[in-house]
Amino acid sequence: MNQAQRRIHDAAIRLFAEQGNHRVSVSDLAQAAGVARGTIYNNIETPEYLFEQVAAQLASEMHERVTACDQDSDPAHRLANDIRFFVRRAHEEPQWGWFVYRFGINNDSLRDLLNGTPMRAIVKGVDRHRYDLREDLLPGAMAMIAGTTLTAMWMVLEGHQTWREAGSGAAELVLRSFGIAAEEARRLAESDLPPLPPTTSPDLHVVS
Amino acid sequence: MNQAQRRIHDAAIRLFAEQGNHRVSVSDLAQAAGVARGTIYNNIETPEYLFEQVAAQLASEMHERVTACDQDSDPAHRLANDIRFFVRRAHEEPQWGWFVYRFGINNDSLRDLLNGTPMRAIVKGVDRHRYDLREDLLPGAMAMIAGTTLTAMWMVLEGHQTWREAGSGAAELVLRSFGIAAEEARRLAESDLPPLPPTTSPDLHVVS
DNA sequence: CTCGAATTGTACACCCGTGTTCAATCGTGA
DNA sequence: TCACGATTGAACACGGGTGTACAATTCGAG
Repeated sequence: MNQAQRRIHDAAIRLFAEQGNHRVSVSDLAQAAGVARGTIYNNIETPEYLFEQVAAQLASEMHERVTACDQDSDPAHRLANDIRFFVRRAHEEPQWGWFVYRFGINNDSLRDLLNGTPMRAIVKGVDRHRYDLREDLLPGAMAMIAGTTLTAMWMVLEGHQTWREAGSGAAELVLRSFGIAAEEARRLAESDLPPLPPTTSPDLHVVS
Repeated sequence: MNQAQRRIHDAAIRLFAEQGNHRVSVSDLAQAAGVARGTIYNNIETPEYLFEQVAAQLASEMHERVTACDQDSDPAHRLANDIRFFVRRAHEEPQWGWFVYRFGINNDSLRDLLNGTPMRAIVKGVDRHRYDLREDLLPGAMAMIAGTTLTAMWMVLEGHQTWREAGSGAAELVLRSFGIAAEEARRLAESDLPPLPPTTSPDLHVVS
């Protein structure tokens, strides 16, 4: 991925996030990327698939970084951190946050990211009897995490809460719903949050 | 609202829900409504505001019916029912469900619906010390309910769970996160769900 | 410095949706 | 049955986006 492609890519994320629409005119995209219109056609296969590609790449990058950071052996703690990674990043990179927030509901790649990332922490926690959670609640629990994470990101993006409040609050509520005692849930959700490791693949870098 | 307007309105909901896009061409809309293109311009102010109007009307109708059904004096029970009303209706009227699911995140009217409807049940429950919920968790709790409801609707719309499973599961998890004991949460979330009363305003009727 | 590749900006034909017009037709109440 | 209002469907000009082409220019590796 050369520099022009990266600029186009970044501009696409920005436009998608700002106007909340899958469709972006090639002219707008070129202008936002600071590039001539013809360059767009030289550097992307087709504008039609641009959104999917951007979403998939963004999901892949986040997934890699989050899973790279799972040295914590307590699944509950890892689950809390997973949620908070998303919320903190929405604060640090708002256009990233808006993109995930706006399209996380409808896009497959992003939904897989939101569902799949915490999934390990759930099943491992269930295996170890870390949670008080019946088998039949598992699918709903997964969905709840995705929904709670997205809305917590929204609170931050809109400025209604700080990322610490929203992230810790969301994590704490999720843990409590899984049967973790209130005090422990709070402690886990408010612990220091490690930085997300940088991505190893340079193609997946996202400029803020 | 005459018959043509209602047909256009219903067709708009269907198209919006199916293709997940705010923009619908007048030709498509006319065809979906089984009406000539010119008739569209005679019956709506402008296609530009159609989406907002449809969303606002739909939100208003649902809000009215849900709040009309709050004779239950236990806020926790009412909260569980509120969530389940949405999930059940997503099952009964899938195009209604897809519309709310797809746009509930981004549209103000729908977000107000998802946030505002259960809000009373929360604040009243907090006032009565029904929940074990710190003050600072309230904003996140509201957001969590909206997100959990939407994702539970998705589970139903996609056929991954029945509306009973998804609705009761979501309600149970929410109540547990609010400090309701697991057994009681389950009982409240699995109780018989009363039917939604029909809307009083004929303009707000939605054809399935 | 030089050469080749990429980028630039403009031009062009094409398609699609828009918003409007209008005569013909329909249908419903009187 | 009649009359009037609404609906129909075709036509039209217009704007904007698309995809392609191409000469001029810029850029970067050697």
